[in-house]
Amino acid sequence: MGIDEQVAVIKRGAVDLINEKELRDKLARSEAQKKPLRVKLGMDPTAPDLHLGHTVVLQKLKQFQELGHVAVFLIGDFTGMIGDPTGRNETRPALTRDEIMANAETYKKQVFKILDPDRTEIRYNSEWFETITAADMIRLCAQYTMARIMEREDFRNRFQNNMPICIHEFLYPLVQGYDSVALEADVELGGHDQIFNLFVGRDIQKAYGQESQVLVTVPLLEGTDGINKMSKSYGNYVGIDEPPDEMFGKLMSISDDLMIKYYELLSDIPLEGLNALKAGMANGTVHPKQAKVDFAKEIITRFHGEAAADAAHENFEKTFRDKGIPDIIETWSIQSLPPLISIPHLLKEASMVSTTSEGMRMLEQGGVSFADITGGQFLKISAKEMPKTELLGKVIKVGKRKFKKLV
RNA sequence: GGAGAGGUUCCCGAGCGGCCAAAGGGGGCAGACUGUAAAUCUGUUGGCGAAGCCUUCGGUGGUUCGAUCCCACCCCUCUCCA
Repeated sequence: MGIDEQVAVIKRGAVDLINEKELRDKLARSEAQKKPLRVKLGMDPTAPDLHLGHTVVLQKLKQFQELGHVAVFLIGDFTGMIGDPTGRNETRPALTRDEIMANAETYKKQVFKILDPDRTEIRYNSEWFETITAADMIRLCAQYTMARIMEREDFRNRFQNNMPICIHEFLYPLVQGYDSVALEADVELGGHDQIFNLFVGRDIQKAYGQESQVLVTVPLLEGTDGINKMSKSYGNYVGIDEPPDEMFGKLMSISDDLMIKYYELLSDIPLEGLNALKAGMANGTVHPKQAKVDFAKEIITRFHGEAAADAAHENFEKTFRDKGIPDIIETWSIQSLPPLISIPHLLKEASMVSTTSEGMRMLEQGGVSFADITGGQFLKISAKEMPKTELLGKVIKVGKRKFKKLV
């Protein structure tokens, strides 16, 4: 593929490209020497599950692979012990070695749902940091100044707000930068919030006598709450390993505005299709719910296949639109319980709520109901206790989405 | 090392001897409305076989009939000085 075309692919959907001329030079040289570019993407194995937010940048990496370059997927098992303070107003808790290794394994499995394994080099930054000496570390620190580190927004904010910052947190960008040296990265990818760390990488490479990497960042995907960036710690994520029904439910509960953003960042539909969709919603010919259904199915198809996507859709409509009973429900035996069953206790036993107090609240607020397995409407339960005979064989529901069949 | 400010429930933040399981906001959960939309409104938000009882306000001791609140020591954070 020609250089202009490659650059066009790389720029699509990207926020930053630092900078285009260097990228063109690297691409030209790569082609002349028949040597693919090394494209680095680093992730800290902090949360073991990848979610749609991660897939934005992974798709970008995949595009590089498709252009014939080498994806270098770096698992930050060493940096995980520091914890990236990006965008945080507090120090991250350090992970233990065991947690990191377990998470790293899960990462590997999941990234290959997107990346081509044959063109991916998986590396760990403990490879070089485990053997580094204190003197080496000091040399690394000598390459950067406090003033420049403090340019970073989150450090500056914390400093100005009299919040604690630990010294090791300053090390994070330097260490990440040194990864680029060790990997001889030509390009580094990241979310837009990583831009500071990525820039440090350029400087560190120069300091160690290498050519600076080109930076490409992608937009941050907002979580399902539409406020914070998608992240496991905010609980606003859609994991790529989640069951189809879960994915469907989560994607359907996002706002229409957010759906448009998701389309832009995650969907594979061509640009014209997206524009037609927006126009359709504006003039009323496309119902937003239908657009959302299509989107949810596209994403679920990507990770679970088309049949699973169709099934999830059908189940969703049955459960929520028709207020019916989902296809698959777990059963819970109440055989050993006394004839008169305390509802809050039952809910706790069946782990539909976490405490009996919560069960009590659910009951008081009208969040508990039951129905015949054969169908029919759900009836609210208001009594604290119910006879076993009345509950046997029924489906009990807590809130909107928790169901159990009592046998 | 010296001087000062502070550590409260998931988060922020009030309380400063009994009326405190602790105001207010955020977030969460539930209900209404809907497209399980979003927004909005209402309720709720330590635990308990729930009357009442038990455990919480950085830690440990102490004063008191009684302590989140007073005292002592300790730990941690921030500010200024050196």
